[in-house]
Amino acid sequence: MVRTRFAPSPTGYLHIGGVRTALFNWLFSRQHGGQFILRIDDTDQQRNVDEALRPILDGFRWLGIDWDEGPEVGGGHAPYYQSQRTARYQQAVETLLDKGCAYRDYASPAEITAEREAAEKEKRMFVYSRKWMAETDEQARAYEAEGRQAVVRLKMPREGVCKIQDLIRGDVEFQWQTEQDHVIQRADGTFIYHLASVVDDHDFEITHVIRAVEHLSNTPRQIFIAQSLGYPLPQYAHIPFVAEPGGQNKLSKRKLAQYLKNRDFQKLCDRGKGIAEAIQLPTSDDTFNPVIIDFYREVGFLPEAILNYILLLGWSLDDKTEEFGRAEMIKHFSLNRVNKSPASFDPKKLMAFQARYMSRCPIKQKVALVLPYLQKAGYVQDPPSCDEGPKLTKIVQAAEQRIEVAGDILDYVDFYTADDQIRFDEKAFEKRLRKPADAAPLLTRFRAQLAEVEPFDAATTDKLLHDFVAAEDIKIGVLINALRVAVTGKAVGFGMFETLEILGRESCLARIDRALAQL
RNA sequence: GGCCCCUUCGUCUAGCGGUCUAGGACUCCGCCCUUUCACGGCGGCAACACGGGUUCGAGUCCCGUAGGGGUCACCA
Repeated sequence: MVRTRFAPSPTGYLHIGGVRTALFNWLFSRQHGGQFILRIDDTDQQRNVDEALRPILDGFRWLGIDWDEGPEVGGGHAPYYQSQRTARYQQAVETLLDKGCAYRDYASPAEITAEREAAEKEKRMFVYSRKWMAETDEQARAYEAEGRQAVVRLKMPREGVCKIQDLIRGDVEFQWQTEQDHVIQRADGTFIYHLASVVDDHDFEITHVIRAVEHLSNTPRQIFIAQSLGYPLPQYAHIPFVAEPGGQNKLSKRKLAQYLKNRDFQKLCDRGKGIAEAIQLPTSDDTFNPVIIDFYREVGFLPEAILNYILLLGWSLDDKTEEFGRAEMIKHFSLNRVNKSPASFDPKKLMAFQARYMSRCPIKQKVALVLPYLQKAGYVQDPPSCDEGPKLTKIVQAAEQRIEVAGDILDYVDFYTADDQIRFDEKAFEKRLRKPADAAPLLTRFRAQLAEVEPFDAATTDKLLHDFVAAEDIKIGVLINALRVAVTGKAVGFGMFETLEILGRESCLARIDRALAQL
């Protein structure tokens, strides 16, 4: 039975890189009919774990990454919070101590620092002298009598090599002598991540540890812990990290200001903020930016698109295929096709996936996606009135591929603005209405025909206008451009006749009259 | 700095010794479609980090060099 895990620390947000690590773990377990476990690494947490966990769990749920064991679903290996598993860690520390694989160390932080600095000065590798190591209770008592406090350190091997067989990197070797006697239990009795992680992976029967490559150099000490405890080793797979846009540094939430210098990232960010502001969502950099998964959910991305894009960040099937739904991902995923080098996050390509998925989204679903944005922005009531459905469907249909993320609907709210509130774009008004001498008379005459035509739908007004243009022997652009500005206030928009139909005769005439009056 | 990892178009990648005058995708640039803006269609620009080997033959194997990155906590 394959069992994988993702172990987030409750930080209050779900990072893109974390999503990818989780995705690979999830895919691998699903593919092998195994299980995916969520474990909460809160050894270091102070307060509000639940609150800080919320966005993470919500993010996974939104993406459709489900877990077989963990918070909110329980499981046979509970508890899944490290803060609740300290008794197990204490046991493990005792065992390590008994076996002589760890020791109580009474050095003060200052003393350790002094040793390290001395080593640096002499340009030699730092290895702790173990001068304050207490191997007997008697020694321990003596140090305690001096008022010293103990931490527990690993008594790491100082010769030989640690060979890691990594499913992605192949064999990697570390000299044991370059390893430190890492602390596993702090002076205050709390435990360090490495100890907890190894114990939990064993207790949870994790078979494959798939994690980001920054953990590769932590692996020797974890192997030492596991072996000292007599645990069988899991298989390791160290995947590359996700790099920042246009760079090769690790993508980090903290470097947002720097990413904003990247134009594509900036554009994505602005687009999101525009939508967020329209629906009165707070947009602090801490909770709302493209490094965090919530951003995408809130501005109306499709989870399938995000998943597909993230999957391809470091993994590919072949030279052609790049569309993968959940089922295809599960079917085709493999660790041996994961790349070794970091892949940088490209907002443009993400958008391309999103646009593609959105364009294939059935109209009904698109309407449902878009509706909450109109409601939150105050254009449509909640619940919507009964004539709202057909109107919105028409709008979404007329929008065609223009709505890439659900929140984009807010760019097309002219249909909801009162006729006397339409703001005419100055430049467009000048260019299409004021400047062409024949615009006004043509529009006036065409208005008269619009007032009469039956039925008032796209096909009919289309024919009406074309006949009119033929009869007047004019270029179609003159009239249609003037009409568009008169009716929407803007130079660009949906197809003209769909626009007319959605607005309805009354609004069209009122808006044309208002435009003509302002000439 | 020590240790470890990585290196094909701007970006994501295919390539596991000859099929590579290096393929696909995104972006970008043209053209077409067209009432605008998108969409769409067609076409184009663009890469094997460098130097040595091995081999009849190297993007592909080996060794160096350079560059980039990760990690060196009583963080996770």
